[in-house]
Amino acid sequence: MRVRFAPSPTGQLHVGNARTALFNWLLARGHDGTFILRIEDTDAERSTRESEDGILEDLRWLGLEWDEGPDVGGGCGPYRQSERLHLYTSYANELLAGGHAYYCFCAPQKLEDDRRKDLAAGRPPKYHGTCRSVGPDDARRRLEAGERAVVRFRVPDRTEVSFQDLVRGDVTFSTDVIGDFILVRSEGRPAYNFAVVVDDALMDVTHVIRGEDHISNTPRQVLLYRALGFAPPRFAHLSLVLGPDHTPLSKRHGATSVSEFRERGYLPEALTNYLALIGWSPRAGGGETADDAELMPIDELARRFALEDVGHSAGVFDPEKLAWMNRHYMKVAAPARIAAESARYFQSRGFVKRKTDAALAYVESLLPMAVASVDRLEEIPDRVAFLFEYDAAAAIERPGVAEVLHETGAPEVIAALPEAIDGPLLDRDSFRAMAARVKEKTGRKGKALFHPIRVALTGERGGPELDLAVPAIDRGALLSADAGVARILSARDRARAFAAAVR
RNA sequence: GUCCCCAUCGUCCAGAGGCCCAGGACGUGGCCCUUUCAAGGCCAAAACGCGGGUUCGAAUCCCGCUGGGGACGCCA
Repeated sequence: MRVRFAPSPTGQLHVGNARTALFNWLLARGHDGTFILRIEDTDAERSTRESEDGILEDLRWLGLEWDEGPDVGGGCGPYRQSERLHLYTSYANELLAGGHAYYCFCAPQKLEDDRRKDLAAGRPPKYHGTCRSVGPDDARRRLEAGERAVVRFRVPDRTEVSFQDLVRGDVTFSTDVIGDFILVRSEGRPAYNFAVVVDDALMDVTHVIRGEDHISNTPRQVLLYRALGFAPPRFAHLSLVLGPDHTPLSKRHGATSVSEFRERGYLPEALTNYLALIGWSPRAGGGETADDAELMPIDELARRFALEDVGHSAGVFDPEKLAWMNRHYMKVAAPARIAAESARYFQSRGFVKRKTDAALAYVESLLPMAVASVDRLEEIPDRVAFLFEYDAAAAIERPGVAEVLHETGAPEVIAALPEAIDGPLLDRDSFRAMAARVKEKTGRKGKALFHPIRVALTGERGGPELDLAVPAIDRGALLSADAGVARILSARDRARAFAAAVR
């Protein structure tokens, strides 16, 4: 089995395309097949090397490694269409010689007018066949005279073209709605339908798995396979991924490109697991995970993936469910990895200056406080921001705090606070110890006073719970010149600032 | 407009004629846990688009309608 993913490098890798790539990859990996990456860059204007690099990077990040491709080579290269131009030319000549194709000299303006007329008359807009009757000799003369021409495929009249779609079953089109489409553009580059067929045939692709938007191209391609004398591959058309409003997923719906998800702190395994479940569900009894479980490692997805189990209807992309999966994978991932991945967000908040081992270890030690209550890596620094910055004035203003400050004995308690606190964090135990010491000193105690103050000291209401396992921190070492950590506030630091601000 | 594809809770899926007064997951609501927010646990509400057939029996098969999507480029 040989499958391929064939993006055109005209922008970022979209989650919809990523899902197509994933399904191809899953099928190949589950069947000991070959996954080919081919770059469809015949549109010289819109294709860029940056896009290509970006797409490759995104696929790698997702873990969808390819066996053959532009960077790794393979037995059927080159894997960039712009480097295969000679092949298309030679097959175009073959088609021309066999009468399956002909030169068309129609001006773009005429074509446009024809299309408009068809539309207005309620006919399927298709090429009128004006140049079908231009003979080869005539064509050669006009070409030599400098006329511009495209090569068109001669679509047989009134013919039914059908193919077995692996997800949809029998699909039939009549050639009545298919005009003579362009094989080679006037500047000599192949058009999509032609290039894919030549490449898929030459690369021995056995299964073409792609988006449903290509289903109406399939009859044209089937016709081409026949004319070229190639055996067509098996086709499978995947339903599309839509936004919440049932329109094709686009920027309007928020993040849609793989790189955006990476930027915002999603884990690749969350994205692939989620994407796999749009339009597919594992058959019961097929795997080691419980039948109704949805969280599955990618290798199990590959083992259980089957085209027969792919659904027929379009799916809506649900960011909430993705977030849930991401939370799950953040919790089960190795802490050191999460620390390494989230360090950049600490850097952009200014909490960490450099990703030193010490800084990474410190970030890792903070993870238990944050990781369970956050959707994305990007949100982690926020949850522990109280360790790095403290706004005493704002703390005093906080609801519940201001009132309590006027209670009798409050000033004494607050003044006693800095001395009563020890340890770097105001966790549950140190809070209790603090309360006990304050009581000793001032004779004051009680939830009513302490709790709001504790909240004011630890951060905002709704801040992270601190009584989790937080490893002891060697502040001295961390704050030394080359540790990379910008600063660390201890509970005592905050209590001092708070007391000072109250005064 | 023409052609093609599709149609189960708000969303993603299960359901391949009786197992279904429809099952799971996300989300939502409630309760529990918790001196805060989350997380976690438990419970609940929530769907077979409509109309005709076929059949003893239809979410499941057939037809029509409606609705949604896609395609009709010298884009891919």
